[in-house]
Amino acid sequence: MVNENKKVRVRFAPSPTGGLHLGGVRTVLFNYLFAKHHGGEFVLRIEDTDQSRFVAGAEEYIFDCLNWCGLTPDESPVHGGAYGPYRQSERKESYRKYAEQLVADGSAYYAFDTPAELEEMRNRFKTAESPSPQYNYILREQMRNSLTLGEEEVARLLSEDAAHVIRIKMPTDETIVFTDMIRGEVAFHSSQTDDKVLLKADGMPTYHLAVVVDDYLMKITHAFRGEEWLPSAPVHILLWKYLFGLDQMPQWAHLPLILKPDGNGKLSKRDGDRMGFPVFAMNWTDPKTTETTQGFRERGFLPEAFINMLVMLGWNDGTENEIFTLQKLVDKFTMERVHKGGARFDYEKAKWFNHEWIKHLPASHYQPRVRQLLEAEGISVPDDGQLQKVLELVKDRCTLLPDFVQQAGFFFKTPTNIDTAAIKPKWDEKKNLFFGEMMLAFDLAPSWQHEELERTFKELTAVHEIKPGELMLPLRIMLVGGKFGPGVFHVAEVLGKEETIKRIKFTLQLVQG
RNA sequence: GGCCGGUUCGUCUAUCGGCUAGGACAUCUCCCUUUCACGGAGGAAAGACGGGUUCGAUUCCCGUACCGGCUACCA
Repeated sequence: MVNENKKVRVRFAPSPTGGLHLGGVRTVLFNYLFAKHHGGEFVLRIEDTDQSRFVAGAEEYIFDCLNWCGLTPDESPVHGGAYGPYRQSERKESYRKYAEQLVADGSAYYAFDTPAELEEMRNRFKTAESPSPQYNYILREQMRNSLTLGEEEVARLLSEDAAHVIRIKMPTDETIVFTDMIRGEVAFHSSQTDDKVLLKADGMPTYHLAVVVDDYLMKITHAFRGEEWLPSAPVHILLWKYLFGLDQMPQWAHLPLILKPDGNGKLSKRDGDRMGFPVFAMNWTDPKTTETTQGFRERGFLPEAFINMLVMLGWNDGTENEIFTLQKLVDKFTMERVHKGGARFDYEKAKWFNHEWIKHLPASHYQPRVRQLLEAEGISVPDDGQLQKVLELVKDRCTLLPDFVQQAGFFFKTPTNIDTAAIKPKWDEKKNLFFGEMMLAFDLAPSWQHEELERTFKELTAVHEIKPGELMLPLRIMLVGGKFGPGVFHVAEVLGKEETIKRIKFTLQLVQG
């Protein structure tokens, strides 16, 4: 699959029109892993040939997402490189000559049909059996193009700058075959594909022309894209054949799609909104509507977990391992183990990956983000060391980063909302007495270690002839505020003597009152 | 409609002709834990269907069904 003589070069070519979708990130990932596995280069090219779909900030957003994921391009509009510019809008002038070359050698032609005429044609030929008539080898005979108009008329229109596009002239009867890295040999009949527009009336290339020209100019060796592109592959194959030669063509790989969790179709932003999970990598704010769509990052995912979860949607290393670092993935990734079939997205499993990563990583890794989360809730954390200790203590209980607010917040801010309802019904004077004495005993404790505190507590329960079980929950409520958190004596240890006693005293008053 | 692709537990998947079909998520039961988790043990749960090929098919071939993608001067 990999030609030893050629340096592997891959590209991700998004169009900057909005939030970066899960599937897009996975395409980046597979590109990146393949390139790095083979010691190659990963290029990011911006496909902004559709000026009507320009969205401010979308390009910068893509870079932020890749940056967050740790999938840094070797070449891009911001990273530079020897094959720039990396924005197709800035390469506009380079495409026309290839399109003209195709016209000159008879593989393409000028078409002067207006959008209205096109629509009229489609309506006229639309039938039940053929709901979407194609501008193909039959219909082009009835349209206004350089095949039907006669040389003089064409020359006149051209000299008058009449609006026109350049369309590929699909062969009437030819079988187009290529070998996909994932699917093996795939064949198409040329008559089934329409005469795609190559160069638009505004002079911009369509994706079809641009992808071929730029992949050639940028010396791309392997071209990965979503499966939705498979039907237009024959156009690209033909363009390669006409323009640069099939021996120059990159190896294609059409990646399986990421599907909706509940049934039919590829996963969309709508599904996330509908079912309450993110679809974009990071928050995306539509500049027109100012509406923000939450991303995986802001939902509290770790980038390590995010890419780990994504890579497992369509690839595995053949073992029962599911947790991989980026570096491990680079080592192990091969196209041979990429699946053909689409994978349903499962948010529960995605969360599981994040939970695993929170547990495995040292807390220092995500400490700054947790600090931000806490501070956003008005919980200030003066001491880094203390925060570190707390995070290690509670991380087993956190699936998403915001879970730390509940699990760690009470260590730094005395709980005000205390679940006294959980203890009040069984409260009595004996317990009152017990806690009164326990505060004294704690105050005199020789050391403030959880073992010591637990021993002191147990001894006192024996003296008072109360089962420890009846007092553990009240103590927890006093220190934590609710029925959650690490072992209650561990909590006391971290809280320190003064704060522990203060909280006991406070709740005691609440319960008595 | 046409073309192309896909099809193993509910979900993600292992299996490259020998299978008592393995793992993970989710789910259920139990243990651990005088909270919530973590952890541990166990249960239930799958080869779309029909034909071939073969000593033997989940695996190879062909049909059918179902699902998906595409069918724009969007990518």
